Amino acid sequence: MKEIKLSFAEENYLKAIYHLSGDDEQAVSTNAIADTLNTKAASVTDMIKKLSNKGVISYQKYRGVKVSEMGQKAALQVVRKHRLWETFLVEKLKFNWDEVHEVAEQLEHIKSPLLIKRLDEFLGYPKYDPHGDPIPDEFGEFKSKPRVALGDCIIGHEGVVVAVKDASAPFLQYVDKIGAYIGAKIKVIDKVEFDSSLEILIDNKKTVFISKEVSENIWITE
Amino acid sequence: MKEIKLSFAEENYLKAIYHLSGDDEQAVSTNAIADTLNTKAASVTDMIKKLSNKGVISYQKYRGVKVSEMGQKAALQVVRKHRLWETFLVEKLKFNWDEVHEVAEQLEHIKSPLLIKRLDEFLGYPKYDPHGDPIPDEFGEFKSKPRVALGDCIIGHEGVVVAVKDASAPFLQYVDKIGAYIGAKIKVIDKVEFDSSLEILIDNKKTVFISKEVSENIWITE
DNA sequence: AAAATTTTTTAGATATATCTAAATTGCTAT
DNA sequence: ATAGCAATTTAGATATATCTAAAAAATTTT
Ligand SMILES: [Mn+2]
Ligand SMILES: [Mn+2]
Ligand SMILES: [Mn+2]
Ligand SMILES: [Mn+2]
Repeated sequence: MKEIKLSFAEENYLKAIYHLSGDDEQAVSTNAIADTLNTKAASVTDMIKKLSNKGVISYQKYRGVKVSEMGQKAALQVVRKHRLWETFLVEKLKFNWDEVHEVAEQLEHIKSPLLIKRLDEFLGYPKYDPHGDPIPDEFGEFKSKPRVALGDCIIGHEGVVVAVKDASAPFLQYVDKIGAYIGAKIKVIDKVEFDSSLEILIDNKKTVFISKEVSENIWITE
Repeated sequence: MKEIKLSFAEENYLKAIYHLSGDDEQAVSTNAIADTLNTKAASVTDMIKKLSNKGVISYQKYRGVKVSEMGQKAALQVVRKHRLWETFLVEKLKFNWDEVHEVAEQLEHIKSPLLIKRLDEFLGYPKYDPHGDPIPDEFGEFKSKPRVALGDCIIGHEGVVVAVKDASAPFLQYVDKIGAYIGAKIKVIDKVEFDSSLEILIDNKKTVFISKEVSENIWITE
């Protein structure tokens, strides 16, 4: 068993590829990676070759890449670190959930197994990060809560917000404003045929209209 | 006022130069820097030119370098981060004081003013790190406790350990073993003419003999 | 099935951070 | 004062990570 050592840039690419490949482990295209990481396709091709040589992805020219067994292990460790750090920032340092992503993007690359072990312990072995995303354990195991995007709910469906898909500051600030925090109770009141926007009731108090796009980025219990 | 952006490597060099220049702000030689950072003199010359162009050091060929006003500010911010993180690791994550240096060496480069502000707050604005070194505040201000190296004490001198000079794991483990932790009470019993080793009494309990080298790396109150 | 378009790769640069070996400068001891 | 040695710099490589522009392959449209 050879250990894989990855640079910051390599970890970022691998994580992006892992996220893009999704549950069905689709092959990921060069352009998709470039878009995610705000780099150019040519840079992606270069990096893809390096990652392929290290065995963390499989690559066929012009056919996109897939994450290998080993690559998934490595990607999940980066994801684990990212989410543990986000949890630390919110729980211990009182960051708002829209302020943590950029910093975690840096912290996730710190190399120290002991640090992560102790951080996990310090946080009480959290299972979900501030955005509702599951935190993989040291073996890469995790489970998501059963959930459905608001946009896919039928009228009358009622549930509790369990996660947000987009973790960008502008989106989270909007979610804050309407009060649809993780844990908020939501009922789908009406769906507008014209633009698929939704009318929802939040915490039995407030009725708001949300766009289709917003509705696709908030997950609630089934 | 132009803000200075430094890479990891640049921060490491600047910090090393700052430490090497000492209180008297001596010019620092190329070889001294290379030794400290385990690099080669040629690499140091290259980096020196970059740091000089950025205005954080002043450089005269063949004459060594001095840290500028701006450079000192920048160096102290890196030192501040290093020592705050070390404090965090010991106080919150239960690291031993001999386990923190390497990790802090990485964490000190994370760029986020908010993170450091909140970390400082979370730790209760500590004034000293686990090795007894003073933690600069956000303006770079700090004060060391009045102190004297054990090796410079006269026979009969009594004081409390306030800091250790060497922060390497082997040295700290030795200090642990003899029980000369920060805060331990120490009395100089005798000094051996032959090799300048010392006989000391620790916490009124235990008498141990320490080498000259060790005695130069432990500071106690005057 | 060809043509047009899009996607991907290659070729050739640039920037950072290192290194070894050779040249140069500075210091010291005769 | 100068010869010799030590310290430093320069020259020329290597490795990583990025880019633009051009070429090649795949896909889509006609
Ligand atoms: Mn990252
Ligand atoms: Mn998250
Ligand atoms: Mn460092
Ligand atoms: Mn320290």
